[in-house]
Amino acid sequence: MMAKMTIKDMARLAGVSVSTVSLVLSNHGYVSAKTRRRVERIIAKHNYHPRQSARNLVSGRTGNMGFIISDIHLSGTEFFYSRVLLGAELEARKKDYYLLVTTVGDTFQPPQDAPRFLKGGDVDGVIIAGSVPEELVSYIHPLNIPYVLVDYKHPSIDSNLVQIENHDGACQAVEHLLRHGYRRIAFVGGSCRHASIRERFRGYQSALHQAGLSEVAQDDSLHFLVPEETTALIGARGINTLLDRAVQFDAVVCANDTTALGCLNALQERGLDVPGDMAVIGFDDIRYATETKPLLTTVHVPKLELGVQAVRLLFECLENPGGGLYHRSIGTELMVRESTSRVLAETGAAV
Amino acid sequence: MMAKMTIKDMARLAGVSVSTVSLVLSNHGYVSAKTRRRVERIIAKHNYHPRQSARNLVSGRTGNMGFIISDIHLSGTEFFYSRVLLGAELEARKKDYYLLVTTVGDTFQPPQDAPRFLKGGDVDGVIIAGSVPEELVSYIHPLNIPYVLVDYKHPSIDSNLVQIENHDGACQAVEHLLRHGYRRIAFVGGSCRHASIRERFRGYQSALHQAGLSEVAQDDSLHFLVPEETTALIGARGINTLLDRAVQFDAVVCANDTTALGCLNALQERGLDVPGDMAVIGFDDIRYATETKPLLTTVHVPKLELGVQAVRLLFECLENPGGGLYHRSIGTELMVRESTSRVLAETGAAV
DNA sequence: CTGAAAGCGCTTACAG
DNA sequence: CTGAAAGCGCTTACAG
Repeated sequence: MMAKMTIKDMARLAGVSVSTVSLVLSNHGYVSAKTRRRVERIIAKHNYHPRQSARNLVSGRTGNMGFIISDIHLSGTEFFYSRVLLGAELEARKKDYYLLVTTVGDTFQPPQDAPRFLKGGDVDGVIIAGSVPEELVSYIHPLNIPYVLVDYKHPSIDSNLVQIENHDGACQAVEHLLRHGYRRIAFVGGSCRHASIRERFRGYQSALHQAGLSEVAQDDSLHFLVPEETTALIGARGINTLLDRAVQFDAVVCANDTTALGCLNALQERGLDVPGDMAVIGFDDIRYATETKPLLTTVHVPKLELGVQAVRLLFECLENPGGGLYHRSIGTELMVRESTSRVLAETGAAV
Repeated sequence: MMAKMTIKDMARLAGVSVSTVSLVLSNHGYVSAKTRRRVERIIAKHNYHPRQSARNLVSGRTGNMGFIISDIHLSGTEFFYSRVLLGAELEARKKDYYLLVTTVGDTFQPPQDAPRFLKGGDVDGVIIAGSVPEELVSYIHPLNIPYVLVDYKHPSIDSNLVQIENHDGACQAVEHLLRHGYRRIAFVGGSCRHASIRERFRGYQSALHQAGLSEVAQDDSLHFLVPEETTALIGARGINTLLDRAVQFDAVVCANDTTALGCLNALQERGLDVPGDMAVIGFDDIRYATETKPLLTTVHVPKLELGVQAVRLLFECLENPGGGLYHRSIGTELMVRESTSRVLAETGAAV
C-alpha cells in the first residue's frame, strides 16, 4: 500500500507547479490545453483525488449538509421520511455535498444533545425532517446557520419551510368522496399534535363546509383524533370507537395511510365490506397502500420531492445569505384505487 | 455576526500560546490546572469549537464513516435497515464519528456510480447495509479501506461481516411449531436471491430433518420461493399457490414478516382462521408484527444491534490494520405471540 | 509545564 | 499561461 498521493506528487510527476495542478483541478483559471492534458493524464493514471479536508480548510466551507430526523421517524412504521432522506441525498450528491445524518430523541435537551456538527461548524446547512422537539429549532435558529424544516413548523419561530399541501390534499379526498355519493364522512386521525395532521383535519372540514355539510364537519362524534404517535392500531381503535358510538357514517378519511390500514383491518373484522359498506381513504401513499385488499385510495405525497426541494432551498439560502426566509409548498395528488369505489372494486370498471 | 473564532483567538484571549490551547483541547500533554482552568473558561465563554477540517488535515483521518445502502432497502416496505442505520449512527456518535449516508441503485456501475467519498478518501471506513450490487463490493475491496458488510455477503470475496443467525432463527421457529403439534409445515419466502433468506430456508429444512420429518423438508410442493423483491403480495401469492395445490399443511414459516403479513391477509380472505386452522410465523420482528390481528409470532432480529456491531467492528479494523477479517454473528430470539397458538389466541392463556 | 516553529494538502491572489 | 509564496486552523515534536 503506497502512501496517499498529494497535489505535490502530481505536480512533480507532470513537471509543473502545484498551482497549475490546482488550476486544472478547479477549472478556475487558464491553463494551456497542452499542459492541462498532461496534468489530467497524470491525475487519471494515479487516480488522484484532492483531499476534501484540505479544500475545506482553505475554502471555509465544509461540503457537508446536516440531516436531522427524530429516531421515531427514522424507524417508525411508515416509510415516509426515509424517502425524504433518499431524495435529499440524491440532490445533495448532484452538488457534491455529503449528507451527515443524525437523529434526535424526544428527550432532546440542548446543548448536550445537540448534534455535534452544529457545535463544530462541520456543516454548511441543515435539513430537519419531520417533527422534532421544539427545543431543537430554538437552539438552531440563533446559530446563524441556514436550515430548512420539512413537514414541520415551530409554533412561534419562523423558518425556511418545505411543506405538504395538506389542506388541499384533504379537500381533494373529501371532494372525491362527495362526487361518489358519500355524505356522512368521518375523520380518523393519528397524532393531532402534528401540524400536518391538524391541517388535514381542517381541510376535511372546509371541504365539507363548502359542500354545505357543515353539520358533518362540526359533528365531533364523527371525529377521532388522539394525541398519540400514529400507528395502525389507532386506526382500528378509531373505527371501533365510531362504530360503538352508533353514529351513521359511510366513509372515513384517515389522517394517513398507516391509520387507514388499521381502519381496513378493523372494518374487515367487524364484517363490513370496503368499499361496499364503507369507503376508506388514506393520506401519504406509502407503498403498502398498493398491497392491501382492497387497494387503498389515498392522497399521494411526493416524498422524494420533499427531500429534493429541501436541499435546493438550502442551496438558495447558501448562495443568497440574508435573503430572508423561503417557504415552499409541495402539491399532492389523489390516487383513486379500490377502497372508495364500489363499482371499481366489484367489476373492475371505473366509475 | 462575528467572525468564527479560532484557536489563535482563544490563545490571545487566555494569554497563552496556541499550543497550550491545543493541549487542553486534546487532553494529551500536561497543562497546569490553573492554566487549564483559564483556557477552559475562555473556550466556554466564547463557545469555541475546533474546526474539524483543520484537525482532519493534520491527523490524516477524516472522522467520517461511509454508510452505503441500496435505494430499494432505504425506502422499501420493511423498516429494517433504517433501524440498522439508527444503531450505527448512535454508536458512531459515541466515538465522535459522522455517518456519511449514500445510496446505490441496482444499476450500479463502477467507477462512475461509486460513492464520491470512496474516491476522495473522505471516510476512514465504510459500512454496507443489506444486499448491494456485487460490483460495489468488488470495487471497494481492493481500495485498501476497511469496510464491513451487514446482512449480506459477496459470493466470492471474503469481507468483514456482521450477520444474523438466520439458520438458527429458522430452526427455533420450526421447533416451536413442532412443540405445538404442527407437523405439515410449509415455507413461504421472499427473494431467494438473498443469502439470508436462503439460510432461513435451510434452517427450516434442517430442523425438520432433525425431527425426522425429512419428507416435509424435501417436499417442494410445500415451498414457495421466488426470485423477486420481498413484498406482502408475495406472501399472499405464496399462500394462494400452496392452497391451490391442494397440499396438506397446518403451519407456514415465512422468510420475513412482510411476507407473513401477506399470508395473514390471504388466509383471512380465504376464510381460514389463524392460528385455528393454520399457524403463521414470521422473521425479523418489524413493528407491524405487533399491530396485526392476530399478533404475529416471529423470530426477532436485533436490528439496532446489527448497526452497533458493524460500527464496533469497523473501529476494530481501524485500530488494528492488517488484522485480518472479522466475522460477527448476531443471535435471534423467538417472540411467541398469537399467530401460532390456538389457546393463546382464544382464551388469552399461554400454552 | 509552556512556547516557537514546522507542516498537514490544498487554494488564491500576486508576479512575471 | 505558469510559478513562488502566503495562508486556511489546527497538532505535534522539539526546545526550554
